[in-house]
Amino acid sequence: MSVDSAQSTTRDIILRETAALFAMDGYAGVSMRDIATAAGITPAALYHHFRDKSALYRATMEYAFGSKLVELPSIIFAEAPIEDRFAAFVEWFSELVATDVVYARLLQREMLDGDEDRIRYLTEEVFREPFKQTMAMMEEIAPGGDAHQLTIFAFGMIFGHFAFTPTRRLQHGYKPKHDDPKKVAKSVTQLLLNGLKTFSVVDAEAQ
Amino acid sequence: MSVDSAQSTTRDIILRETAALFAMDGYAGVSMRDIATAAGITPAALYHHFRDKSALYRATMEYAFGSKLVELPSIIFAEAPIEDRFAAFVEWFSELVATDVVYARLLQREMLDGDEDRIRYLTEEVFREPFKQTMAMMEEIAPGGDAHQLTIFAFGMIFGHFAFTPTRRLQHGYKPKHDDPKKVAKSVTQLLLNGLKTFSVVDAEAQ
DNA sequence: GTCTATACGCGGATAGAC
DNA sequence: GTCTATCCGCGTATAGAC
Repeated sequence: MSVDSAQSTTRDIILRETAALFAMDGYAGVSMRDIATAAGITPAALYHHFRDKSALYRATMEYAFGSKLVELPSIIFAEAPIEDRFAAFVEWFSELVATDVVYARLLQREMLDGDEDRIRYLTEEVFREPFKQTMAMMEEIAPGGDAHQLTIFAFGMIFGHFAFTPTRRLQHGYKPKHDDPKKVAKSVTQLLLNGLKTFSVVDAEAQ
Repeated sequence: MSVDSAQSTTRDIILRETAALFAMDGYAGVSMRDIATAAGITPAALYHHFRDKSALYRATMEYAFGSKLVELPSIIFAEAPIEDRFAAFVEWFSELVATDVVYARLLQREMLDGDEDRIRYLTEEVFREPFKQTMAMMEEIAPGGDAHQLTIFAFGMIFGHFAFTPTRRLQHGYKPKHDDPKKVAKSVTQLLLNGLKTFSVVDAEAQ
């Protein structure tokens, strides 16, 4: 079960290359021939390791998303003031999305193209616990607020910022520091923390 | 130059169908045969209207993105308190992203797959003015703050919320109201407005 | 402006040798 | 476990008739 990304069995090489290819060009944009070439084997050999293209895709998702989020609980449940833990959470996710381009792109693609099965896998096997943990932190910051929605807002704002990167960079007022995850995280933290403080029970009743 | 979407020349039918298809399955996931079938003609006839597939794609982008954002200035520069104008802005964009699935998905896809030319087109021809207008509003709310970044945060948060829709719906704490753009807009407005109030010049110096 | 017919390479996938 | 050889349908695109 342990996925050691430093391994180099043929299967691991295939999955590593495939993750990068699917992230760049999407499922329909990558052929089995492309994958075989990248992995240094022939297309026929691919079928020894995976039943067909869709099975390979599925395996690639599990490879790419598996155990990326293990550090989160230690950040969220650290012994520190809630403000510091929130700041660390925002920085951690900003860093992840900005640095691991393959991860970020595959996530975006799954939100667009994932069928029911794959979305359920992502939701239940990958995001279930991290989401719960983040919700708990949100409940601490804004007691009685809509923790689910606030969690989505936090992840969504960071994700959205980096999703807009291509057009952002050509837009008026752009500065290189907008690409620095640490600096972006600082702004996001300030904005959300200030906003969240006045957010608790009030809206639960208003809506 | 006027794009009346109620028109029904063959060209318009093609573009309308193509926008929906590309939004659902992406460039590589849609064939000229698919498009021809959807438009009720043969593949050969497509080539009478468009040089090749990539020209058709480009035309589809211009068709789908053109003049969708014309209402924005009247919202942003209305005669009303800044808080109300901001609320109206958030509601407008939430409504757009939640309602016009084709628009939202094509935007996401362009951020992933757009080449330099298409990103430049989107940035300069479609988003340039709306972005400027929104920046002006942000400057009013948080004078001396980083208006570019705050603009991205606002758009990004709303965009991110709806981009996460597939997984959001299966996550603990989900309620149907999270899909209602008006209600989501209310929460976003409250969160951002409270956060932005304490945001102005301070961070311009801190960073 | 749309059709039928067709070219031809690329797509996923398999058989069977080594 | 990987190869060569091959199948065949689908991909984009064009020629030329109506």
